[in-house]
Amino acid sequence: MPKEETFNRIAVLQKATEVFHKKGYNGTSMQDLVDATSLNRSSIYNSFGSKLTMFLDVLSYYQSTYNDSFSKKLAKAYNASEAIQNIFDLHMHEIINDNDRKGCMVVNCKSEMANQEPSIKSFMEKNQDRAIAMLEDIVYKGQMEKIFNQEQTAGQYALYLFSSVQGLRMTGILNKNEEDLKNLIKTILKVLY
Amino acid sequence: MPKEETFNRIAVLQKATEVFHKKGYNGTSMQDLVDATSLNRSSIYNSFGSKLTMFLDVLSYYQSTYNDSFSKKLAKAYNASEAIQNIFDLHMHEIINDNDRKGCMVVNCKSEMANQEPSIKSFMEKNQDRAIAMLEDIVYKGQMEKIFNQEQTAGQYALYLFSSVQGLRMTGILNKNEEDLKNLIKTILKVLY
DNA sequence: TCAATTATGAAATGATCGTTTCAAAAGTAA
DNA sequence: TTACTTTTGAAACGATCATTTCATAATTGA
Repeated sequence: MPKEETFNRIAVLQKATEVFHKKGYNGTSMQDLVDATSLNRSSIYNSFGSKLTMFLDVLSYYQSTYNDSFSKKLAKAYNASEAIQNIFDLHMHEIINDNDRKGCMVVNCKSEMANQEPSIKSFMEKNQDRAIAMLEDIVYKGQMEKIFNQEQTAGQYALYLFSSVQGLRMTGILNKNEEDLKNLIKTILKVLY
Repeated sequence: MPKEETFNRIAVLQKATEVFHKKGYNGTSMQDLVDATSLNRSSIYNSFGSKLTMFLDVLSYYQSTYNDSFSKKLAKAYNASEAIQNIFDLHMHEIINDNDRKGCMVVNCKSEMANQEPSIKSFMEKNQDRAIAMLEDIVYKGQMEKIFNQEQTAGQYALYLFSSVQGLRMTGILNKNEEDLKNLIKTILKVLY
């Protein structure tokens, strides 16, 4: 039987995520990753394949931590209205605590690579499908409960909310005023009622 | 008196814009720019300073072409409602015709560099100020004409619209369905009425 | 203890990075 | 034409890029 990895894979992914998030894919060098993870070059290649495949691992890891946060937030919601509000509160929290103005890594990556790298494009399409399905589900429930209006279909509102979150994250890169952002979210959500 | 530049500066900026827009700043090499512009390396450095300063020139050029389009669109508008609609139509047109899925270069650049490069951060702050001032002006007029409601201030709606445009451009990278996008814009603008 | 297998460390790979150098070419004003 | 100034072309700069190589260390099951 072989020798096993001595490093903590999750800890390494966290460190790598920090670097990729801060500098972007093209702005991050293998040396940056070696420095951040304290792993040897050959260990990185041996365990993660290449810079791109490691980045895809990082993206999935980043996404999964988001999904966990979402699940917790949604579990706490009593109705569709709270569920949507909780999602935006979570993004708001991310923006306020993002002192480096890095923005959302998924949004950044879509902007940087979706038109260049097929594997990233595919990731982003799946990400959009999942996000919109989740939003559509919540909106639909809200419409059934008569909390949200039915001027548009749940699917149409889901795309609107998906688009709004991306806008919010882009806006949050340079605008950290909590009151402005709260009001922005309030305006975004008003159309649902 | 010195010898003058033999190349067409605007044509060179256009070519450079294409490359930077497609590949992003970090994804673009000096060799890419040499190939695209058919200029010699030394001519580029002599006339544009460095990769970064050339990129800033490109950004300004890209922005100015947008401003020209905006001016034309706004001049044709009979009222605030049409003015806002025209702005979104212009972005819609950009999205539909963006076959390479490059997105908006200003949005991409903000995502890639605003947290890394002070000169870019400054550019983006000014860009936001100008965009919001323009939007606020239109919304305010619309409110005075009783076309838009006054549930929020013109400034608040301006930030909302600014954020929505960024979201629209991010969404438009992967979603080119014209009907979906038209509906998205309709939903975005509904809150104003 | 002994093979078998894999992770690891250090160095090197060729390619490409942004930038510089400098002589030659070219345009201008006198 | 002459003197001056700047652009241009080609080559080279050192640094860094992502990746590979390979000997060594480490860990396993037997």
